[in-house]
Amino acid sequence: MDARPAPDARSWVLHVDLDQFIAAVEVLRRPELAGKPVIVGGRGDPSERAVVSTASYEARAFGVGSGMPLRLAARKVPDAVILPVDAAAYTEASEEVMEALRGLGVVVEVLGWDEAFLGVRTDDPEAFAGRVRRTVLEATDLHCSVGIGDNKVRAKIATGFGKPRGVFRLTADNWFEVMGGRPTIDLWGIGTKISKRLAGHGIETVRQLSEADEAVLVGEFGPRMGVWYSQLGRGIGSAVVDDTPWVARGHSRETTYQSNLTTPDEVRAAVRELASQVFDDTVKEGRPVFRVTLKVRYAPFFTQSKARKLPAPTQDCDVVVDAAVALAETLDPAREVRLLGVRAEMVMPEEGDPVERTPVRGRL
DNA sequence: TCTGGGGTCCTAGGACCC
DNA sequence: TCTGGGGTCCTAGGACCC
Repeated sequence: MDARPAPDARSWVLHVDLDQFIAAVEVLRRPELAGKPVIVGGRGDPSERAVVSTASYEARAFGVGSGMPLRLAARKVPDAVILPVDAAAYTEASEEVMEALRGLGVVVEVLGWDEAFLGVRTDDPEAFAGRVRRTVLEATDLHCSVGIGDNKVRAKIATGFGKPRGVFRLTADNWFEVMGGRPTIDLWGIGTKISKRLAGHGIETVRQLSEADEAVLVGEFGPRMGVWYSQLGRGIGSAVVDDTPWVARGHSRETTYQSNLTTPDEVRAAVRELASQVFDDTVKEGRPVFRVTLKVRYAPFFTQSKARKLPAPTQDCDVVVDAAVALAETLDPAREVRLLGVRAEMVMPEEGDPVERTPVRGRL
Protein backbone atom coordinates (compact mmCIF):
# COMPACT_ATOMS: atom_id res chain seq x y z
CA MET A 1 0.00 0.00 0.00
CA ASP A 2 2.78 2.44 0.72
CA ALA A 3 5.33 3.01 -1.98
CA ARG A 4 8.31 3.61 0.23
CA PRO A 5 11.07 5.68 -1.31
CA ALA A 6 14.04 3.71 -2.54
CA PRO A 7 17.02 3.65 -0.18
CA ASP A 8 18.91 6.14 -2.35
CA ALA A 9 15.97 8.54 -2.58
CA ARG A 10 16.86 12.22 -2.14
CA SER A 11 14.89 15.39 -1.61
CA TRP A 12 14.20 17.49 -4.69
CA VAL A 13 12.44 20.73 -5.43
CA LEU A 14 10.24 20.62 -8.52
CA HIS A 15 8.87 23.78 -10.09
CA VAL A 16 5.72 23.32 -12.12
CA ASP A 17 4.76 26.04 -14.59
CA LEU A 18 1.74 25.84 -16.88
CA ASP A 19 2.47 26.57 -20.53
CA GLN A 20 0.86 29.83 -21.80
CA PHE A 21 -1.67 29.30 -19.00
CA ILE A 22 -4.19 32.07 -19.64
CA ALA A 23 -4.25 31.57 -23.39
CA ALA A 24 -4.51 27.81 -22.87
CA VAL A 25 -7.55 28.20 -20.60
CA GLU A 26 -9.24 30.36 -23.24
CA VAL A 27 -8.50 27.80 -25.97
CA LEU A 28 -9.98 25.04 -23.80
CA ARG A 29 -13.40 26.68 -23.79
CA ARG A 30 -13.11 27.84 -27.40
CA PRO A 31 -11.51 24.89 -29.19
CA GLU A 32 -11.80 26.67 -32.54
CA LEU A 33 -9.01 29.01 -31.35
CA ALA A 34 -6.46 26.18 -31.25
CA GLY A 35 -3.48 26.97 -33.44
CA LYS A 36 -4.44 30.63 -33.80
CA PRO A 37 -2.58 33.64 -32.41
CA VAL A 38 -4.50 34.45 -29.21
CA ILE A 39 -3.81 37.53 -27.10
CA VAL A 40 -5.47 38.11 -23.74
CA GLY A 41 -5.38 41.54 -22.16
CA GLY A 42 -7.48 44.30 -20.60
CA ARG A 43 -11.06 44.31 -21.75
CA GLY A 44 -10.07 42.79 -25.07
CA ASP A 45 -10.25 46.13 -26.84
CA PRO A 46 -6.92 47.09 -28.45
CA SER A 47 -7.99 50.72 -28.76
CA GLU A 48 -7.92 51.02 -24.95
CA ARG A 49 -5.05 51.60 -22.54
CA ALA A 50 -4.14 48.07 -21.52
CA VAL A 51 -1.35 45.52 -21.72
CA VAL A 52 -1.01 41.89 -22.78
CA SER A 53 -1.51 39.36 -19.98
CA THR A 54 -0.57 36.31 -22.05
CA ALA A 55 -0.08 35.53 -25.70
CA SER A 56 -0.28 32.06 -27.23
CA TYR A 57 2.88 30.67 -28.80
CA GLU A 58 1.45 31.45 -32.25
CA ALA A 59 1.19 35.13 -31.25
CA ARG A 60 4.60 35.12 -29.56
CA ALA A 61 6.09 34.16 -32.92
CA PHE A 62 5.21 37.71 -34.02
CA GLY A 63 7.14 39.21 -31.12
CA VAL A 64 4.21 39.70 -28.75
CA GLY A 65 4.81 39.12 -25.06
CA SER A 66 3.40 39.76 -21.60
CA GLY A 67 3.42 43.39 -20.52
CA MET A 68 3.37 44.78 -24.03
CA PRO A 69 0.80 47.49 -24.72
CA LEU A 70 -2.26 45.85 -26.23
CA ARG A 71 -2.39 48.48 -28.95
CA LEU A 72 1.11 47.58 -30.10
CA ALA A 73 0.41 43.84 -29.91
CA ALA A 74 -2.65 44.24 -32.12
CA ARG A 75 -0.55 46.10 -34.66
CA LYS A 76 2.07 43.34 -34.73
CA VAL A 77 -0.49 40.57 -35.21
CA PRO A 78 -3.38 41.93 -37.30
CA ASP A 79 -5.08 38.52 -37.38
CA ALA A 80 -4.88 37.95 -33.64
CA VAL A 81 -7.90 36.93 -31.60
CA ILE A 82 -7.92 39.43 -28.73
CA LEU A 83 -9.81 38.43 -25.61
CA PRO A 84 -10.63 40.16 -22.31
CA VAL A 85 -9.06 38.99 -19.06
CA ASP A 86 -11.44 36.65 -17.20
CA ALA A 87 -9.81 36.32 -13.78
CA ALA A 88 -12.56 34.10 -12.35
CA ALA A 89 -12.02 31.49 -15.06
CA TYR A 90 -8.26 31.41 -14.47
CA THR A 91 -8.70 31.13 -10.71
CA GLU A 92 -11.00 28.16 -11.20
CA ALA A 93 -8.61 26.42 -13.62
CA SER A 94 -5.72 27.16 -11.27
CA GLU A 95 -7.48 25.53 -8.35
CA GLU A 96 -8.04 22.38 -10.41
CA VAL A 97 -4.34 22.28 -11.26
CA MET A 98 -3.27 22.72 -7.63
CA GLU A 99 -5.71 20.03 -6.47
CA ALA A 100 -4.28 17.64 -9.03
CA LEU A 101 -0.77 18.39 -7.74
CA ARG A 102 -1.81 17.83 -4.11
CA GLY A 103 -3.27 14.51 -5.23
CA LEU A 104 0.30 13.36 -5.87
CA GLY A 105 0.82 13.31 -2.11
CA VAL A 106 3.63 15.86 -2.07
CA VAL A 107 4.05 19.26 -0.44
CA VAL A 108 2.68 21.95 -2.77
CA GLU A 109 3.65 25.62 -2.41
CA VAL A 110 1.47 27.72 -4.68
CA LEU A 111 3.24 30.71 -6.29
CA GLY A 112 0.49 32.16 -8.41
CA TRP A 113 -2.22 31.14 -10.86
CA ASP A 114 0.07 28.98 -12.93
CA GLU A 115 3.05 28.01 -10.79
CA ALA A 116 3.91 25.85 -7.81
CA PHE A 117 6.88 24.32 -6.05
CA LEU A 118 6.73 20.66 -5.10
CA GLY A 119 8.80 19.10 -2.34
CA VAL A 120 9.51 15.55 -3.47
CA ARG A 121 11.52 12.61 -2.17
CA THR A 122 12.51 10.28 -4.98
CA ASP A 123 15.47 8.54 -6.58
CA ASP A 124 14.25 9.44 -10.08
CA PRO A 125 13.11 13.08 -10.28
CA GLU A 126 12.74 12.96 -14.08
CA ALA A 127 10.29 10.10 -13.79
CA PHE A 128 8.38 11.98 -11.12
CA ALA A 129 8.33 15.12 -13.28
CA GLY A 130 6.83 13.07 -16.10
CA ARG A 131 4.18 11.85 -13.71
CA VAL A 132 3.43 15.44 -12.71
CA ARG A 133 2.98 16.47 -16.33
CA ARG A 134 0.67 13.52 -17.11
CA THR A 135 -1.36 14.08 -13.95
CA VAL A 136 -1.98 17.76 -14.70
CA LEU A 137 -2.81 17.03 -18.34
CA GLU A 138 -5.28 14.27 -17.45
CA ALA A 139 -6.98 16.36 -14.76
CA THR A 140 -7.21 19.67 -16.62
CA ASP A 141 -6.23 19.24 -20.30
CA LEU A 142 -3.45 21.77 -19.64
CA HIS A 143 0.20 21.28 -20.50
CA CYS A 144 3.00 22.25 -18.16
CA SER A 145 6.78 22.23 -17.87
CA VAL A 146 8.76 21.07 -14.87
CA GLY A 147 12.06 22.25 -13.48
CA ILE A 148 14.05 19.97 -11.19
CA GLY A 149 16.42 21.52 -8.71
CA ASP A 150 18.28 21.03 -5.46
CA ASN A 151 16.69 24.27 -4.26
CA LYS A 152 13.93 26.67 -5.32
CA VAL A 153 16.15 29.08 -7.23
CA ARG A 154 17.55 26.34 -9.43
CA ALA A 155 14.21 24.58 -9.90
CA LYS A 156 12.52 27.82 -10.92
CA ILE A 157 15.22 28.72 -13.44
CA ALA A 158 15.33 25.15 -14.74
CA THR A 159 11.70 25.32 -15.86
CA GLY A 160 12.58 27.93 -18.46
CA PHE A 161 14.89 25.44 -20.16
CA GLY A 162 12.17 22.80 -20.15
CA LYS A 163 9.50 24.90 -21.87
CA PRO A 164 7.28 24.01 -23.53
CA ARG A 165 6.02 20.64 -22.34
CA GLY A 166 9.42 19.55 -21.07
CA VAL A 167 11.60 18.82 -18.07
CA PHE A 168 15.03 20.17 -17.15
CA ARG A 169 17.34 19.53 -14.20
CA LEU A 170 19.54 22.29 -12.73
CA THR A 171 21.66 21.60 -9.66
CA ALA A 172 25.00 22.54 -8.15
CA ASP A 173 26.56 20.04 -10.60
CA ASN A 174 25.61 21.88 -13.79
CA TRP A 175 24.87 25.39 -12.49
CA PHE A 176 27.91 27.11 -13.96
CA GLU A 177 27.91 25.00 -17.11
CA VAL A 178 24.32 26.09 -17.82
CA MET A 179 24.16 29.58 -16.26
CA GLY A 180 27.75 30.80 -15.91
CA GLY A 181 27.94 32.61 -19.24
CA ARG A 182 24.43 34.01 -19.15
CA PRO A 183 23.55 37.62 -18.29
CA THR A 184 22.57 38.35 -14.69
CA ILE A 185 19.07 39.38 -15.77
CA ASP A 186 18.35 35.69 -16.43
CA LEU A 187 18.35 35.15 -12.67
CA TRP A 188 15.06 35.06 -10.79
CA GLY A 189 14.96 38.29 -8.80
CA ILE A 190 17.25 40.38 -10.98
CA GLY A 191 15.51 42.74 -13.36
CA THR A 192 16.60 45.51 -15.68
CA LYS A 193 17.57 48.02 -12.98
CA ILE A 194 19.70 45.71 -10.87
CA SER A 195 21.39 44.11 -13.88
CA LYS A 196 22.41 47.60 -15.04
CA ARG A 197 23.75 48.56 -11.62
CA LEU A 198 25.70 45.29 -11.57
CA ALA A 199 27.08 46.08 -15.03
CA GLY A 200 28.30 49.36 -13.56
CA HIS A 201 30.62 47.26 -11.39
CA GLY A 202 31.77 45.21 -14.37
CA ILE A 203 29.45 42.34 -13.49
CA GLU A 204 27.74 41.12 -16.64
CA THR A 205 27.43 37.36 -16.27
CA VAL A 206 26.25 34.95 -13.64
CA ARG A 207 29.79 33.66 -13.21
CA GLN A 208 31.10 37.19 -12.66
CA LEU A 209 28.36 37.77 -10.09
CA SER A 210 29.34 34.57 -8.31
CA GLU A 211 32.96 35.74 -8.14
CA ALA A 212 32.14 39.33 -7.11
CA ASP A 213 33.30 40.65 -3.76
CA GLU A 214 30.33 40.37 -1.43
CA ALA A 215 31.41 43.57 0.36
CA VAL A 216 31.04 45.48 -2.92
CA LEU A 217 27.55 44.10 -3.43
CA VAL A 218 26.57 44.96 0.13
CA GLY A 219 27.92 48.48 -0.36
CA GLU A 220 25.84 48.91 -3.50
CA PHE A 221 22.64 47.14 -2.52
CA GLY A 222 22.52 46.96 1.25
CA PRO A 223 23.04 44.15 3.74
CA ARG A 224 20.20 41.91 2.68
CA MET A 225 20.00 42.42 -1.05
CA GLY A 226 23.77 42.45 -1.48
CA VAL A 227 24.15 39.09 0.21
CA TRP A 228 21.16 37.72 -1.61
CA TYR A 229 22.48 38.68 -5.08
CA SER A 230 25.80 37.11 -4.20
CA GLN A 231 24.06 33.85 -3.37
CA LEU A 232 21.91 34.12 -6.48
CA GLY A 233 25.05 34.18 -8.62
CA ARG A 234 26.02 30.84 -7.17
CA GLY A 235 22.52 29.43 -7.48
CA ILE A 236 22.15 29.25 -3.73
CA GLY A 237 18.73 29.51 -2.14
CA SER A 238 16.20 27.91 0.13
CA ALA A 239 15.09 24.34 -0.51
CA VAL A 240 12.18 24.50 1.92
CA VAL A 241 8.85 23.94 0.22
CA ASP A 242 6.17 25.36 2.51
CA ASP A 243 2.48 24.66 1.99
CA THR A 244 1.26 27.00 4.73
CA PRO A 245 -1.78 28.79 3.32
CA TRP A 246 -0.86 32.21 2.08
CA VAL A 247 -2.26 35.18 3.98
CA ALA A 248 -2.45 38.50 2.17
CA ARG A 249 -0.84 41.44 3.94
CA GLY A 250 -3.15 43.81 2.19
CA HIS A 251 -5.37 44.47 -0.78
CA SER A 252 -5.31 47.15 -3.41
CA ARG A 253 -7.31 48.38 -6.36
CA GLU A 254 -5.81 50.29 -9.21
CA THR A 255 -7.38 51.86 -12.26
CA THR A 256 -5.83 53.42 -15.30
CA TYR A 257 -8.36 55.87 -16.66
CA GLN A 258 -9.08 55.84 -20.37
CA SER A 259 -9.08 59.62 -20.23
CA ASN A 260 -7.07 61.45 -17.59
CA LEU A 261 -8.75 62.95 -14.51
CA THR A 262 -8.35 66.70 -14.59
CA THR A 263 -10.20 68.15 -11.60
CA PRO A 264 -9.84 67.59 -7.84
CA ASP A 265 -13.52 66.62 -7.73
CA GLU A 266 -12.96 63.83 -10.25
CA VAL A 267 -9.95 62.62 -8.29
CA ARG A 268 -11.84 62.67 -5.00
CA ALA A 269 -14.75 60.70 -6.43
CA ALA A 270 -12.41 58.14 -7.95
CA VAL A 271 -10.49 57.71 -4.70
CA ARG A 272 -13.73 57.19 -2.78
CA GLU A 273 -14.79 54.49 -5.25
CA LEU A 274 -11.46 52.67 -5.09
CA ALA A 275 -11.20 52.93 -1.32
CA SER A 276 -14.63 51.45 -0.74
CA GLN A 277 -13.81 48.56 -3.10
CA VAL A 278 -10.61 47.91 -1.18
CA PHE A 279 -12.51 48.09 2.08
CA ASP A 280 -14.93 45.43 0.80
CA ASP A 281 -11.96 43.19 -0.02
CA THR A 282 -10.58 43.52 3.51
CA VAL A 283 -13.97 43.03 5.15
CA LYS A 284 -14.25 39.62 3.49
CA GLU A 285 -11.25 38.57 5.55
CA GLY A 286 -12.52 40.16 8.74
CA ARG A 287 -9.18 41.77 9.50
CA PRO A 288 -8.85 45.43 10.51
CA VAL A 289 -7.01 47.90 8.31
CA PHE A 290 -4.06 49.74 9.84
CA ARG A 291 -2.53 51.61 6.92
CA VAL A 292 -3.83 53.19 3.73
CA THR A 293 -1.68 53.99 0.71
CA LEU A 294 -2.61 56.16 -2.23
CA LYS A 295 -0.74 55.71 -5.47
CA VAL A 296 -1.01 58.20 -8.30
CA ARG A 297 0.37 58.26 -11.79
CA TYR A 298 0.36 61.73 -13.24
CA ALA A 299 0.39 62.11 -17.00
CA PRO A 300 2.44 61.25 -18.87
CA PHE A 301 4.20 58.78 -16.60
CA PHE A 302 5.26 59.87 -13.14
CA THR A 303 4.25 57.70 -10.22
CA GLN A 304 4.02 58.72 -6.58
CA SER A 305 2.76 57.02 -3.47
CA LYS A 306 1.73 58.36 -0.11
CA ALA A 307 0.83 56.33 2.95
CA ARG A 308 -0.74 57.02 6.34
CA LYS A 309 -0.96 54.81 9.33
CA LEU A 310 -4.41 55.03 10.87
CA PRO A 311 -4.68 56.19 14.50
CA ALA A 312 -5.92 52.69 15.31
CA PRO A 313 -6.74 49.56 13.28
CA THR A 314 -10.29 49.82 12.04
CA GLN A 315 -13.11 47.94 10.33
CA ASP A 316 -15.02 51.16 9.67
CA CYS A 317 -15.46 51.88 5.97
CA ASP A 318 -15.70 55.64 6.54
CA VAL A 319 -12.37 55.77 8.32
CA VAL A 320 -10.62 53.99 5.44
CA VAL A 321 -12.30 56.08 2.77
CA ASP A 322 -11.65 59.33 4.65
CA ALA A 323 -7.98 58.43 5.05
CA ALA A 324 -7.67 57.83 1.31
CA VAL A 325 -9.45 61.09 0.52
CA ALA A 326 -7.21 62.97 2.95
CA LEU A 327 -4.19 61.63 1.10
CA ALA A 328 -5.79 62.70 -2.17
CA GLU A 329 -5.99 66.28 -0.86
CA THR A 330 -2.19 66.37 -0.88
CA LEU A 331 -1.96 65.65 -4.62
CA ASP A 332 -0.93 68.28 -7.13
CA PRO A 333 -4.22 69.72 -8.46
CA ALA A 334 -2.48 71.21 -11.49
CA ARG A 335 -1.51 67.88 -12.99
CA GLU A 336 -3.59 65.36 -14.90
CA VAL A 337 -4.00 61.95 -13.31
CA ARG A 338 -3.95 58.81 -15.42
CA LEU A 339 -3.88 56.17 -12.70
CA LEU A 340 -5.04 55.91 -9.12
CA GLY A 341 -4.51 53.09 -6.70
CA VAL A 342 -5.63 52.57 -3.13
CA ARG A 343 -4.08 49.92 -0.91
CA ALA A 344 -5.12 48.85 2.55
CA GLU A 345 -2.83 46.84 4.77
CA MET A 346 -4.46 44.59 7.33
CA VAL A 347 -3.29 43.45 10.72
CA MET A 348 -1.93 39.92 10.50
CA PRO A 349 -3.92 37.12 12.10
CA GLU A 350 -2.73 36.27 15.57
CA GLU A 351 -0.84 33.13 16.38
CA GLY A 352 -3.24 30.25 16.69
CA ASP A 353 -5.79 31.59 14.25
CA PRO A 354 -7.00 29.18 11.56
CA VAL A 355 -4.66 30.87 9.12
CA GLU A 356 -1.40 31.22 10.93
CA ARG A 357 2.08 32.23 9.78
CA THR A 358 2.50 33.48 6.27
CA PRO A 359 5.18 32.25 3.96
CA VAL A 360 7.26 34.91 2.36
CA ARG A 361 6.55 35.16 -1.33
CA GLY A 362 8.78 36.56 -3.99
CA ARG A 363 11.84 36.21 -1.80
CA LEU A 364 13.78 33.15 -0.88
C1' DT B 1 6.07 50.84 -28.29
C1' DC B 2 4.53 53.47 -24.32
C1' DT B 3 3.78 51.04 -20.68
C1' DG B 4 -2.28 46.72 -16.31
C1' DG B 5 -3.35 45.17 -11.90
C1' DG B 6 -2.33 42.52 -7.92
C1' DG B 7 1.09 41.56 -4.82
C1' DT B 8 5.85 41.31 -1.76
C1' DC B 9 10.10 42.99 0.36
C1' DC B 10 14.08 46.31 1.03
C1' DT B 11 16.38 50.80 1.85
C1' DA B 12 16.99 55.60 3.00
C1' DG B 13 16.18 59.24 5.77
C1' DG B 14 13.57 62.14 9.05
C1' DA B 15 11.45 62.51 13.66
C1' DC B 16 11.70 61.48 18.13
C1' DC B 17 13.43 59.50 22.44
C1' DC B 18 16.91 58.38 25.96
C1' DT C 1 28.49 76.28 21.03
C1' DC C 2 28.67 73.73 15.69
C1' DT C 3 26.86 69.28 18.09
C1' DG C 4 27.19 61.89 20.84
C1' DG C 5 25.31 57.59 19.69
C1' DG C 6 21.91 54.21 19.65
C1' DG C 7 17.32 52.75 19.09
C1' DT C 8 12.53 52.76 17.18
C1' DC C 9 8.83 54.31 14.37
C1' DC C 10 7.20 56.18 10.24
C1' DT C 11 6.85 57.56 5.29
C1' DA C 12 8.48 57.68 0.52
C1' DG C 13 10.10 55.31 -3.01
C1' DG C 14 12.48 51.53 -5.53
C1' DA C 15 12.62 46.95 -7.34
C1' DC C 16 10.92 42.63 -8.38
C1' DC C 17 7.45 38.90 -9.42
C1' DC C 18 3.21 36.75 -11.80
